[in-house]
Amino acid sequence: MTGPAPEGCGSPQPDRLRIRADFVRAAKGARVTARAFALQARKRESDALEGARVGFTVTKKTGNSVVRNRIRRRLREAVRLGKTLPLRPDHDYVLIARREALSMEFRALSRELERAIQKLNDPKRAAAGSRPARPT
RNA sequence: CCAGUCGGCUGGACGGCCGCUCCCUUGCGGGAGAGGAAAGUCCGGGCUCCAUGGAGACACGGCGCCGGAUAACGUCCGGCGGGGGCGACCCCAGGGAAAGCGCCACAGAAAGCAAACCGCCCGUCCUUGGACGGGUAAGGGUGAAAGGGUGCGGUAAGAGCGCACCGCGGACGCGGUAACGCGGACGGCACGGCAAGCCCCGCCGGGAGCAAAACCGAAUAGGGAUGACACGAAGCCGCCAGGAAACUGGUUUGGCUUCAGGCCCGUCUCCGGGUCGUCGUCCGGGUUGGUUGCUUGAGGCGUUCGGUGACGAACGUCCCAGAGGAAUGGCCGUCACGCGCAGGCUUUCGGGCCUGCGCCAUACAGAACCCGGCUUACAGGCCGACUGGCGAU
Repeated sequence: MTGPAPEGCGSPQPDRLRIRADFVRAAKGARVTARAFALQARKRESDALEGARVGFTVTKKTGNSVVRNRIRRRLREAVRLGKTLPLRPDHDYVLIARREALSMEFRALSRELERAIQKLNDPKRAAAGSRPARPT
């Protein structure tokens, strides 16, 4: 049971997703692709937590460990700095990196992330059975 | 100055805003935070668990000139031998071929035990061609390799048959801890090569790894105790079912093996240990997850001493990442360096300098229990020692 949503919509920093089972579950949710990444999102059932959670996946295909680390850090920073991102507090998000996330300009990366989340929030796309409307 | 050999170091700096992990603190706040290879996971150890009861033999694997260093090594240091380079220096699968087996392709008459294809010489026959018998191994030819080489003597032709020098073997002597080096009586020459084919000799070695291992602990299966029942049982394969997996259950649906014992602990011997039916009840179990292991160590730095050196000793001083879908960063500014383009100046034609603009995780690359090595990757920069040229004094 979630408490009252924090006032002012200044969303708190999302938690990291760390457990394999969470990643597997999120993979069954809705999916949107961009040039630098693919984004998956799924509403959590039986929710004892509050606040959105975000995980990152960088596969070995994208490069060696130096490249993978850098990509993950850039994506993480884009999430952290994007305070106005319309993340839903009862959802889990997973960002799957692509190679372009390494060389793309950071501002463009942030824009892509915002657009991808908006797309997921669009009620027409919300096929996963989550009620889209959120007050404020 | 040019060319080269060897060794070592470095591999962005400063600042601003916003963050991450760990530690200290009641709190404000403060401190620390990737590499020389963190890489490949190729060797050697520490540590953990299992096995280890013992002993020996066998098997298997690794190493292989000598001496030293080291916790240890396949690493390092100093020598020796062989090969390459004008030289500094570099390279080496470098024990044993009279313990034994095996192999030596092609070519060649012949490839390891002595033989003879073309030849050469002598004798006999005969139509000067040639045939047969014998001697011989200098010459030709083949080959990676053909029973020493060159010269003289010698001879029917020849041959270590004889001699000289060289090569080879070599009792013994001297030097060296040793590998080995120097000398060498004597031997008329025999003992070809391959051990990276098997092998022999010497030395070393139990297995698996932090996803080790310990603790806390949802569900499923297993486990222990006890009671009842049963006496052919056990193991392997296959099939079916459950589980995310590890694994578990069923099998009169089938096949195979073993025997009153079977199977496992590398094999064998003596010997030891573990394990092996169904159902009920009770105890209890430990996978996902969490905590520990987790960073003070063959530790770093400095000085002195010993040693040719690898390295060792003493003293002083410091605490230096601990993540776990994995922190150590993101963005921006200035500068240095580099690269590209354009323009200008200069040149001993290799290049050098200046200005402007652009690019720039600056190269290779990211700790994952910890050490010692090896190997591989690496833009650019710096330092030292030495060698060979050319020039100047």
